Amino acid sequence: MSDMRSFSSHLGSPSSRAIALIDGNNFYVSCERVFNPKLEDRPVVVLSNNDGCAVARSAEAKALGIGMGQPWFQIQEMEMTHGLIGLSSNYTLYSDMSQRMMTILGQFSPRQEVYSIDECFLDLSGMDIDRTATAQKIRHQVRQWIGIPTCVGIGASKTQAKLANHIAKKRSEWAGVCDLTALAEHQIDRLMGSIEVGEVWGVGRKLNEQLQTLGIHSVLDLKRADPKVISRRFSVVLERTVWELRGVACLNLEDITPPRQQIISSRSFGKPVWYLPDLKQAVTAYMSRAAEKLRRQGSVAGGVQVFIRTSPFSAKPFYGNSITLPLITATDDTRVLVKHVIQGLERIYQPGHDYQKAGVMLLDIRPKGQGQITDLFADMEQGDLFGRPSQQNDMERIGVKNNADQLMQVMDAINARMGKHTVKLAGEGFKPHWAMKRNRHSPAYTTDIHQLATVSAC
DNA sequence: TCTGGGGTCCTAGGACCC
DNA sequence: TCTGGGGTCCTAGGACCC
Repeated sequence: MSDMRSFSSHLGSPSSRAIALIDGNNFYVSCERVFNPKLEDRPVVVLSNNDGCAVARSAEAKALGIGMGQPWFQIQEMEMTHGLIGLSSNYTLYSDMSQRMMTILGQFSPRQEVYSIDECFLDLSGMDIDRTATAQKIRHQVRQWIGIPTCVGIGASKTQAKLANHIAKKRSEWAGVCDLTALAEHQIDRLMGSIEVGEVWGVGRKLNEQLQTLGIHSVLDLKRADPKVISRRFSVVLERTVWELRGVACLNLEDITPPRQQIISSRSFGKPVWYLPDLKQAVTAYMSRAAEKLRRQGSVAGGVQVFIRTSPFSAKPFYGNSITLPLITATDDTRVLVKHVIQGLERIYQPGHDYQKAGVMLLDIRPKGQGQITDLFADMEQGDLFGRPSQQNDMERIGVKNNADQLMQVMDAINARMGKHTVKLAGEGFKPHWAMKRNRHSPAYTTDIHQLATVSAC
């Protein structure tokens, strides 16, 4: 397993590969700035749900010492003292901007892996181009067409590309592009020697600590470590990282997104919830969202999980619990999924706690209509809204095969066309008092005709 | 008062089997 | 006193990522 050929033999010679990683700088902040130029040159943070903590920071905000994930209440005073601006996150806007950015980037290579909302890999192998110049062209085009600043890192492997991107971002002398494939080995080594090992993709806090005790401090130290030793002491994952740093590509570019293996929907509440019916509403709403995602990828779930917990920061005793429920028949029917998580909720709910968060999870996900087992009681299971067995459904009496599928399709279609939550289960409730806090929200500039960006005269 | 959400992969350990 | 060995499957939990 630790023989490098087992990782790379099918990938061609290392030197021929060139992978680019492009990512948007301070992506969420940059998206906001596109539509609100007044945010330019000012310290700006975008906050997590419930306006909890900073998940994106402008360069100016970073310069103020604001950390990633820092709670808003700790930095809010900088609004007055330093002109800090805190914005609620606007994911509808960011994902729309993301799609536009990915479309532009995808035109630079036939092989693209969209890795996250703000970054993607492009395979530039074998292309007869000046890679550094191409990277600058990419940056220019994204900036000009949608207004987002980016950086580009290029390397012989994904891990190298990530590292190169880090260099491009942190060191201004590279002008936003760092192409390791244009450098000689000793130049690469010198760069790697100047970067802490904790910056490597795949080395988190824990691994960093353990590597330090082994005397591995810089990226170069890790690159030069014995892969066999690394594999034995840590894992094959970190061993792959060593090979990747050496320019031996072990990780493939995954240009087709595999369907999700699990789907989570969870939220912290705007204020504590202790009343079971409120929790039921929340769980119903979360499951509706999860089930929509499930259907969108054409899958069914064979199990569900529900969890609730109190705040870990509260002085009161902590209570958290979860329960996993297998389904007799895998399904994508929101009503069936909701029924199960509600039953689970009733089993783990304990009165007397201030709940701060709840969530649901879809498990054992598989393609719909493939090897699906139906059981003796499936008809009962898939019954209509009132729990009547489906033999009695009106739709079936007039010859429509599957009532549930039709209903879900219609719901999804209406919500896609008329806007989210146009049709929903009554169990989700209306205007729940525990809903998220989003007091600093920007408009849906690009996705709602009523909130189009307008040019103001001032 | 106020601390995010959604994923993946790997490993260890238990259950079970022969 | 002395109590096999190895394989598979599953799950929980840890570590990582953005």
